[in-house]
Amino acid sequence: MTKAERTRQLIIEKTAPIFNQKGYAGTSLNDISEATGLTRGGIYGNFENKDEVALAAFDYNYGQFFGVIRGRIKEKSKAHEKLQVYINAYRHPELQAVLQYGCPILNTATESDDTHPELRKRVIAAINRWHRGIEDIVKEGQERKEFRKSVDVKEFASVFIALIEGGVMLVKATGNDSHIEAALRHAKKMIQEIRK
Amino acid sequence: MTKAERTRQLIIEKTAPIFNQKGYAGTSLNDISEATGLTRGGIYGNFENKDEVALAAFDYNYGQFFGVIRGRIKEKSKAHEKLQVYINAYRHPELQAVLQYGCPILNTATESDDTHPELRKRVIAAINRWHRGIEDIVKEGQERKEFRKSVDVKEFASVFIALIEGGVMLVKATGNDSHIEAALRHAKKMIQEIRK
DNA sequence: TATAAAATATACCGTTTGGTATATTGATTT
DNA sequence: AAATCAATATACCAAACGGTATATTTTATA
Repeated sequence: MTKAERTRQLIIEKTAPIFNQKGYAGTSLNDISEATGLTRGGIYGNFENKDEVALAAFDYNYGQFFGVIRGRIKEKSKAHEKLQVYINAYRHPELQAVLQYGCPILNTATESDDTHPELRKRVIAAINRWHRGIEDIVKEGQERKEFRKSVDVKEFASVFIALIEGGVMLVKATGNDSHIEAALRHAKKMIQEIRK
Repeated sequence: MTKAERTRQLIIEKTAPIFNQKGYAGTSLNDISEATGLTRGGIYGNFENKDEVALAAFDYNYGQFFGVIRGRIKEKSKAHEKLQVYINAYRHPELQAVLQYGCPILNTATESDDTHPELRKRVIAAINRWHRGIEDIVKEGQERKEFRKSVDVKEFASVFIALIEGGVMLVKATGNDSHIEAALRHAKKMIQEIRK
C-alpha cells in the first residue's frame, strides 16, 4: 500500500461521516481539508475533484454498513434470523458510527434524486443490492419451506426496506425513538407472518 | 393585500419547489432571484435573509400538501376512507406539483436533522401534526366501532407514515414505481386488518 | 547517501456566495 | 398634479467557493 493509497483512504474515512451529515452541497473543501488535516494539494493530488471524494465517501459508508450486515447474516442459518439482522442493525454498536448521522442511502437518495446523477446512480445500485439481498433471503426461506410459497418476494422486500428507512427518517428528524421502534416491531411481525 | 405582501407570496410560491428540489444548502440567492424575476433588493425587502425564505417555503409546501389532504378527508365519512386518502395522495393530480420533487417533509428532514435547527423544528412540527392527524382518525374509528379497540394508535400512525415516506424515498431515488406501489398496498392491508 | 520520483504544501485564480447601502421607480394620498 | 412613502433595482462588499500551478517536502531507488 503506497503512501498515496493510504492518504486516499484517510480522506475517504475522515470525510465519509461529514458527507453523511452535511450532504454533498453542504460539505465544502474547507470541511474536507479540516477533517483530514490535509491542504488542498493533498486532496487534489489524490482526487480529481469534490465529486470524486463524495462518490468514494458514499461507497465507503455503504460498504461499512453492508459489510457488518453481511457478516452478521452469515452467522445465521435460518432465513427469519437473517432478516432479523436488518431489524437489529439500528442498535448494533459497530454501526453506530455509520448511522450516527442517519442512513447514508436515505440521506444521499433524498439529496441526489433531482440534483446529482452520478451520486444517484450509486444510490440506485445500493438500493438494488439491498433489495436483492432481501429477495434472496426470502427465496431461500421458501425453498427450505421456512416461509410460505405465496409470499410476493419483491413486494416483501420493498415494504421491508420502506419501513426501515421511513422509521430512520422519523427518528432522526424528531429524536423520538418510538417511531423506529414501531416500524421495526412491525417489520418483525411481517417476518412472523410469512413463516409457515 | 399590499404590494409587498403579494410579492412576498410570489417569492414563496416560486421558490418553494426549488427548495424542495435542491434543498436548503443547494439553493442560492441567484436561484431565488431567477425563479422570481426579482433582484436581490426585491427579495431582501421582503425577507430578512435566506433562512426566512427557506422556512416560509417549507411552510408553504407543507401547507399545500395538507391543505389538499384535509379537504379530501372532510369529504369522507368512514375512518378507513379517511386513512385511504393518504394512500391515494401520491397519485392525486392536485398534489403532483408539490410532490414533483419528492415529499417536502422527507427531503427537509434528511437535510436539516443534523445541520439546520430552525428548519428541523418546522419538520418536527409537521411530522407531529401528521402523526396526530392519523391518531385522531384511528381513535374516531375505534369510537364508532369501525376499528378494533386493541389497536395501538400511536404505533399504527408511526408505521403508516414510515411506510409512505420510505416508499416515496425508494420511488424517487430509483424511478421504479413498484416500490411505492408495494408500500401503499401494504398500508391498505394495514387498514383492512384493524377493521372489525 | 545522492538522486529521482512521488506526494503534499503554498499561494494564488476567477467565480459565486449571502448580504447591504443607496438610488430609483412605483403606488398612494392630499 | 405634487408630494410622500412604500417597494424594488443597482451596484457593490467581504468571505467562501471549487480548483490549479508551482514550490517544497517526503519517500523510494540506485
